[in-house]
Amino acid sequence: MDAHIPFSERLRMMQGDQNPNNCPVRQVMQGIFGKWSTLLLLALAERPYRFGELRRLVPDISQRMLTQSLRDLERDGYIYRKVYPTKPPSVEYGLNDLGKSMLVPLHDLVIWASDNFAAVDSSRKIYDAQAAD
Amino acid sequence: MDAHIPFSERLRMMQGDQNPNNCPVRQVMQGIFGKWSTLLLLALAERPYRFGELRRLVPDISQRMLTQSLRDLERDGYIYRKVYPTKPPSVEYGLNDLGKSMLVPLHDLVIWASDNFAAVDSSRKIYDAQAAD
DNA sequence: CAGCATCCTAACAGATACTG
DNA sequence: CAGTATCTGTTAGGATGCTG
Repeated sequence: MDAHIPFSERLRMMQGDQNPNNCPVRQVMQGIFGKWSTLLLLALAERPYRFGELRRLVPDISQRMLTQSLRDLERDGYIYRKVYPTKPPSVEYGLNDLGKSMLVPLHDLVIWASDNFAAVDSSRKIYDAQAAD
Repeated sequence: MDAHIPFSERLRMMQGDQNPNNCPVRQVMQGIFGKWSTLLLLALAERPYRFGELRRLVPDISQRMLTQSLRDLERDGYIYRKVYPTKPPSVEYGLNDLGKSMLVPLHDLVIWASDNFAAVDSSRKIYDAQAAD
């Protein structure tokens, strides 16, 4: 809750104790930063969706990756999975409280990205042009 | 600047126009979410560091990945690279204004992660235990 | 000191076909 | 409808040796 821990302290926390790979903060960040995770969380922020609806919302995701990404998000506790035993079956995905709370800072980062992508893009172009010399 | 664009609108912005892979917001997010990027940005948030210092700060990064990650962050405009023509040479890395501004929302997300990793970890354990049935 | 080049492995991710 | 299974290609990442 204390936002005023200095960066160096946060960094030390991210190193883990003995094995840095065991650092829990890094592991959480990895889960959020997957290729599709952010996109799916944003979609579910609006309302729960069914599997097929999510496929249509994110047309360039493969069925395999959609299943796997949803499983991972469910495993981390960000979303729930609710099966309706109809025929044919329908499955609904939606945000848990943990997911809703995480989405607050994540959304701020997305806002930053959409406000600043032009600066990043122009920086890349300049860098690449100089590298071509 | 407007933080009140609905999620669905943000989502549509993240789809890109024709080719979703070209979506600039996604590309910015990918750059921030690399395995080492966040760690390095947090380190540089405190003060500029030299190459060897960064290696010691993040002991589990390989030389190859440190070089590559720093290049990527430089290319995106988050950090600068300043070479001092001494013998032997020394190279200093530090945050640009763009990096400093990006670090504000990124830091909030790191704070969330360090406040909530216990909940994520316990969710994973429960999920894995049920999957073992 | 701060790297680059090379080789190699493992994780990530797409395409396709099939199922309760 | 909502998946699973399998195969394959691509990229991320580590280990090692060498250099201005």
